[in-house]
Amino acid sequence: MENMGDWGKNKNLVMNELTQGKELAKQLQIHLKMPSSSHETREMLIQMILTSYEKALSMLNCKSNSEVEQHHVAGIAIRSSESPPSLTGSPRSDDSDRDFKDQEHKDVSKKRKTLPRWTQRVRVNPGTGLEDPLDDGFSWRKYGQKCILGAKYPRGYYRCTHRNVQSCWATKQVQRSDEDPMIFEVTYSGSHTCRQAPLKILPSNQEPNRTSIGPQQPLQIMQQPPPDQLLNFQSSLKVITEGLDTCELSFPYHFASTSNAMPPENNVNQPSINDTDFMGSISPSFISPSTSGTNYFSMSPSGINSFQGIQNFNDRSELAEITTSASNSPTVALDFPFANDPNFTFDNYPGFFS
DNA sequence: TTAATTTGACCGAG
DNA sequence: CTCGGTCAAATTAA
Repeated sequence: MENMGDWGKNKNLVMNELTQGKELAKQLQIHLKMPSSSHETREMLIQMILTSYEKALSMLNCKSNSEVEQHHVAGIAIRSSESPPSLTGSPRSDDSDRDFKDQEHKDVSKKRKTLPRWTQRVRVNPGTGLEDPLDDGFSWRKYGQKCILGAKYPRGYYRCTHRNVQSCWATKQVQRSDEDPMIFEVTYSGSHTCRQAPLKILPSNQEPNRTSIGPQQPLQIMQQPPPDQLLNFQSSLKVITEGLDTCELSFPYHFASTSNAMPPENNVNQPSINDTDFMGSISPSFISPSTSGTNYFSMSPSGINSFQGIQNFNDRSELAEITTSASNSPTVALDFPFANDPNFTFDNYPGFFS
């Protein structure tokens, strides 16, 4: 707080950089739609965007770590104090538990607002007998299903299997599309803070038994992807952001920062939502071992090759396609908490930048 | 047996 | 009030 003056100035600079980055991203978007646009131009725009965000991030990095982390710790502390009763999933019924529960409710709903959300459309090819294409590499546990007004199909609610054990608050909703039942809209929210079993490179004869994730190891992108790989990946993710209507600030920026912005002591056990986790939570959609498919991201080959498992993903395109195409149709609605917040500061969203 | 799913009840937001 | 999201007991699967 005493540093507010410093930080205030810094914030302006950061905002400037981010704004600039945003503009550049817009331009890039335009260029991407223009067949006449040259590769060099695009590359240059990307570079400029990167530079912008790296600057911004280094500014943030100077200042914000401690504060942000405190937010995390506070959030987690509350949670961990209430999770023990439910460790085994056993029902809670006392009045005292009730209090806890209420508290939890408030906390969770508060939390929920700060969780990043994004939607993907996943297409399932008919003929695979695949009803539910949604093995995205993480283990999810269904906790509800609801009929949604105006929707033909019910919406399924899933949370991370490791929620109780590892306080992993990632959730997703799966909604089958009315128009095209082969399309599922998957809305992810929150990041996986759980320690998923490390990505196992499956043997070549590995068969798409994707109906059940089961005890299988979900794949988790490596904890600390090298920076340049992140950058590549970043550019590949760019397309997602085009689905934004109100919000332009999104993943890629985030990714670019991660590797150098992350303090090494930030391990997964300490349930802070951090870049890496965020990575982990979206990446499976790209590299899912089971619902892999044609995708419409502009994956740069180098980026692809940087990630174990993505090659695998590349090879098998028969199951599903991730139709996160964007441009005009906002198939991917990135719904970030700060999307509509003109007063957005990173401090307000500790889970996002760490 | 444990773990996951189903499904009606419950709750908060609007 | 309605609606969407979550809880949790009952049920099913492994």
